[in-house]
Amino acid sequence: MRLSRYFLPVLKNTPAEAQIVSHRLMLRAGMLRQEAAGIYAWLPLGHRVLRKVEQIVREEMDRAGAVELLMPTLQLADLWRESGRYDAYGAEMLRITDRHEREMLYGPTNEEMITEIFRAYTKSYKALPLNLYHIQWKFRDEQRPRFGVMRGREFLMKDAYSFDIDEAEGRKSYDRMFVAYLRTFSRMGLKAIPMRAETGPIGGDLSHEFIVLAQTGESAVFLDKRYLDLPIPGADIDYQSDLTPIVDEWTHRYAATEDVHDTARYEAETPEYQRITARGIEVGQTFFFGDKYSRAMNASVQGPDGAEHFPQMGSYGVGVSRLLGAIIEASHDEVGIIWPDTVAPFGVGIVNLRPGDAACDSVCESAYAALTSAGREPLLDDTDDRPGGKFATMDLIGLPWQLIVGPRGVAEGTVELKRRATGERQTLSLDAALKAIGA
RNA sequence: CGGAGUGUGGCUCAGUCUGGUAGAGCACCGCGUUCGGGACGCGGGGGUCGCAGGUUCGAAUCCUGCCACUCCGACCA
Repeated sequence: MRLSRYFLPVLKNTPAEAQIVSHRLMLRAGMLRQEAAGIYAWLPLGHRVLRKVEQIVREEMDRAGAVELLMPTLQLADLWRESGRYDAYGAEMLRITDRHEREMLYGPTNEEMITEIFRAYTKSYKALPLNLYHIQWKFRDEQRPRFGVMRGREFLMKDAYSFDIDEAEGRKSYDRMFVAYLRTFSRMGLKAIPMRAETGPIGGDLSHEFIVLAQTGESAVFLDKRYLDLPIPGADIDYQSDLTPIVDEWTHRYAATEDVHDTARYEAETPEYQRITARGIEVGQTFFFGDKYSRAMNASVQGPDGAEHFPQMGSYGVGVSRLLGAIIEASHDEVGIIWPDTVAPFGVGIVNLRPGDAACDSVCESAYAALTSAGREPLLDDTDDRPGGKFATMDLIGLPWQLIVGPRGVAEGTVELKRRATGERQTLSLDAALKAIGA
């Protein structure tokens, strides 16, 4: 992409409404535009990152055996009356009436609809286990939206729903999602720790919130420091194998949010020098809730014994749009964002310090072509801004690499390569620089 | 939902107390000089001062009502 043809409205001033660093940086970097309280337009740069985060979530869900579909944002109220949640949900649900006076709602979640789809087609235990997911916009009419995309009213969420014949099988489905979440967040450069959460109606310990430690997090958390250094399962993990050792490793020590915090237990289980009290951002959560919805909505399958069984269900959410805020909270400095390579909107920024200078233009075009064909997604700054402004923009939007092309270096056959994360710069030949970036 | 604020050009803000021709910086357009970490000169475009009523010879400014947004708290399957 050429910056002169792109749409990147960066701001020098920080908009007054932004209180936390991720919100400020997203506005300043031209990623986001607020249209109403808690409702945002995703500008091109923000949209690119959103898509990359979404794709990582999708790949890890697919790897774990979940199957993607797409449900609508609007749902019929009658569906929610089947589970009893239409009246129970309260003011957070955005209710709409269509031209025929039918009551509808903008979905805050999809347990009812997925159960309706499941029961329409699935009659046999042989179809289980089944895990269906989608990545779709949700709306929850928060009383007080804040912190940009961290707590918006409209937000992009991945929600998966598992169906199993019995509780033991349901536990295996839960564990697959648990491991998939470890991998998902790790790939985005985040340390997300699963923490004990309020359990569903079935009790037990089958609910976890995955929390990224950050000073601006909304909840206080208490955990054993040793969680921070645990290994993440590799891409070759066998989801058909017994995953309980991994889940046990990630759950046997203390980690809890303040809602369920038990000081006595914390101090008994965790040596003082291993305790961390911090704040955290919830980026995902897993629930196992048994037959709550399958029974209420009469979604049964016939088992090997010939009897009708209500499938054991779980639901698994990831706040896709919130993740952008969490990533920035975890990875920025005083001048801008520092994107992890895996989610960066562009792989490298090429800075032409003297557009119109034949030699500079030529080197930039060569680099642009080579990086494009290598799939490194370059963003070429071919504008006539001042050099200082170009550097500031590149640092603000946080691309992993900057390739700086100026008349001084070009005369000597060199360019400058800068790594955003470390600030390290080296002067190299163009070929050596391209090789270092991976082109 | 309780409490507290703020609405003036794309952004940050002054002007409101004490009514009298709407301002600054940044951004934007033109010309020129510049050019390796947010340049400079000259010229220029852009605002029903959140909305509606009221008071007044005259309202961004005073009064009433409404709306939007922000912050603190409560809430957050």
